[in-house]
Amino acid sequence: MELRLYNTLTKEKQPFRPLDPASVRMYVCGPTVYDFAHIGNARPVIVFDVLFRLLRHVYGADHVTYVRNITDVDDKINARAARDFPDLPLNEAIRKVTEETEKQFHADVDALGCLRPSVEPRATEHIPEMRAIIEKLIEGGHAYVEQDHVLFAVASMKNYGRLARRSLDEMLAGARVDIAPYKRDAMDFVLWKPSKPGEPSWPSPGGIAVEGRPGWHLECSAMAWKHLGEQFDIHGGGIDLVFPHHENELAQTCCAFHHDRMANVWMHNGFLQVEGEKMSKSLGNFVTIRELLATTAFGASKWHGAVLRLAMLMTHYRQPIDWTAERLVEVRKALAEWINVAAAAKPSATVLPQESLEVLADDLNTPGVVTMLHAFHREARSGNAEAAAYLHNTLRFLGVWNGETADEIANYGLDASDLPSREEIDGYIAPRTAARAAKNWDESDRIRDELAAKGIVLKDGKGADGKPMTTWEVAR
RNA sequence: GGCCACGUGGCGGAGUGGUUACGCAGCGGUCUGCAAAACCGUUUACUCCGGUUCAAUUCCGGACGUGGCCUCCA
Repeated sequence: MELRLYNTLTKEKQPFRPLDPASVRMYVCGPTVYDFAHIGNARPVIVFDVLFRLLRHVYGADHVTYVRNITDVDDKINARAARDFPDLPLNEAIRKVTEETEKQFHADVDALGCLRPSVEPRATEHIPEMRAIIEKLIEGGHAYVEQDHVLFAVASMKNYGRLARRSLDEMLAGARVDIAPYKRDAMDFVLWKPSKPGEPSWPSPGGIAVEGRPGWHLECSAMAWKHLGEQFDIHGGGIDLVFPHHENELAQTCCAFHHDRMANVWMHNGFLQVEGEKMSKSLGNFVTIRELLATTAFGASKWHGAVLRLAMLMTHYRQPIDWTAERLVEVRKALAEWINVAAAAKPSATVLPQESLEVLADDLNTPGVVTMLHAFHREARSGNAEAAAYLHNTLRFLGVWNGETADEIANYGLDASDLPSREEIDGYIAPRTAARAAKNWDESDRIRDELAAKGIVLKDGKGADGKPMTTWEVAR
């Protein structure tokens, strides 16, 4: 089995060869904690969680380090804090915003079945590393101080733009931004900037007298360095981050440490649309993870985290995905059926069946694995115990099943107080079975209709003993 | 305006230079008192226009469409 991953840097799928198989290292850009995560934010979290699981499976859980940062210093955070807590001192307001947002983020991604990364470093805890990188860059002639800012000089780097595959000329031709007066070159970007009064601030590098704060891209270079070293294996994130964020991270790290590479493989997940349109607050289709889990705002239903996770994995991570209620309904139905069969199966001794592993190892072909699940399910239903075990293990491995019952998935979010209890339903079924035995169809149908009015659908079948047996499910 | 990605049947969604993936829905059937469920079977496709080729949905070029980046947005 060979793991193959698509690399944005080379634009091709290539065999994955870790720098050190005993210590496989992955960095994924995490949230800037200023607002609840939306469903688009969930995509990289889920996708790279699957990759994390796969790497642990292949190289051993103790030999994989997954770092996903929390960016807790940022202009947007400052703005949100000032807006939401105008009466508090800014730094206190910021702490409230970042703490609350981080807590909600963890609750959200836990519900989506994601493992916690090995390390979740915070930007504000890595200011010394950031300053150290800046000093190295200045020393190496890759950065300069101007008007209390430190800027990265893109002209000092030969390959600048190679990740995004655009030349400096192209970028300049397309630039529509006013060039700040402290920049030598239009494409130079901020490593450090002075803080306004009241804003978070730290002693500045580069001999700057006033206190300041880091520019955007620097925190990831600092945290990756601290926790993964100067070079590591995989760097992931959303495709929108390719430029400028990852390009600039790469530039900072490579120039500071004098390497040709920061990460060997750069992976980017595709974007998400909602009901065929781009997600935006003005269109009113902006949907957070929390809303999907806990409210009926989307698709008139609450959605179990496992359903959201599977709905995400149904599309290959590099493809665009259209997030629709129809998709969620389909996934909910399939997952509940799979769990029904998988729960009755004895798990296989192999953690991940070879068939599933091979598909997954081909650049994380999760839709291919979904096809395997359909096949396992079909074969399991016709009595194949091995297929049932494979279904069980693959669902578990993907993290789309964490021991819930099929009912918990299918009926998630329904208000139990609006539905008859199990005992109550049994109280209807028993007399109906008697009526059916007496061929009293009018009475039998009346009871069925009465339950239907209460949201319960009856299904008549035969039990293992060949006698009539009635089961039921909640109508949705 | 510059750069980039994507465009598969009603929907979702892989894949491949030549042998109708798969799932949902639909349709037909079996079963059932009826219905539902279950089971069996089954229709519909590769945006358009050129080129390469014995052969293209698959490779190349162009058009159109959608989306992304160039504006600290996954």
